[in-house]
Amino acid sequence: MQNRIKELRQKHNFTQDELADRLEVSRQTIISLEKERYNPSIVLAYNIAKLFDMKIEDIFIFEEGEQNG
Amino acid sequence: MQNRIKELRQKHNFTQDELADRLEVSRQTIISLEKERYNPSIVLAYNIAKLFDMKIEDIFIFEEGEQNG
DNA sequence: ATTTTATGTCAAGCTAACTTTACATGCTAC
DNA sequence: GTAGCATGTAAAGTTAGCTTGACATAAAAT
Repeated sequence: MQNRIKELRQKHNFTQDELADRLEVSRQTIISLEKERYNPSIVLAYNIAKLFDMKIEDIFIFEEGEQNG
Repeated sequence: MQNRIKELRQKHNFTQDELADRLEVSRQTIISLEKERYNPSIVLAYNIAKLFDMKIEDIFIFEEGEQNG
C-alpha cells in the first residue's frame, strides 16, 4: 500500500512533530508511515483523512489483491 | 467504532464462511469483527468496502476522538 | 434420530502497529 | 562554532489484528 502522508503534510506546512501531535501519535509513527514501513490502523487512517479533509481511499492507495494484516 | 458488517453480509445472503473466503480471512476474524471485538486492519477494511461496493466510511462508523491502535 | 449447516466460545500463538528512549545528520541561524 | 530545528535510524517493549484448532449449540434437512 502506498500513501500520500508526506506530500499532504508538506502541503499543509506541518512538521512531523506537529502532525504527530495533532493525530495524538508519536513522531516515530509518522516517520514509519511516511516511509511506508507499516500501515496505519483504520482509526489512525480515519483521523488522518479527517485532518486533511479527505476520504481514506484518496490518501491510501491500495494495490490489487493486497493481503490483510 | 461500530460497523455494519453483519447487516451487509446478511443483505447479500452470505454466510460467515462465505464472507471469510471472499475476503481471504478466517471465519474467526469475521465473527470477531461482527461482534466488534476489534477493528479490522485498513487493508481488510478496504477489501470489505470493495466487496460491498461502498466507501470505508460508510461501513465503519467512527466515534468522536477515537483513540488509535 | 442423526447428520449437516450456521453461528458461536475459548485458548494459544504469531506478526503488525504503536510507544519510548537514545543517538546521528544536515541545515540555518545567530 | 555551537545551538536549535527537522528529519532520520535503531532497539526493545506492549497491545491489537489475525490464525488455527477444538469444542458447543440450535435449527434445518434428510
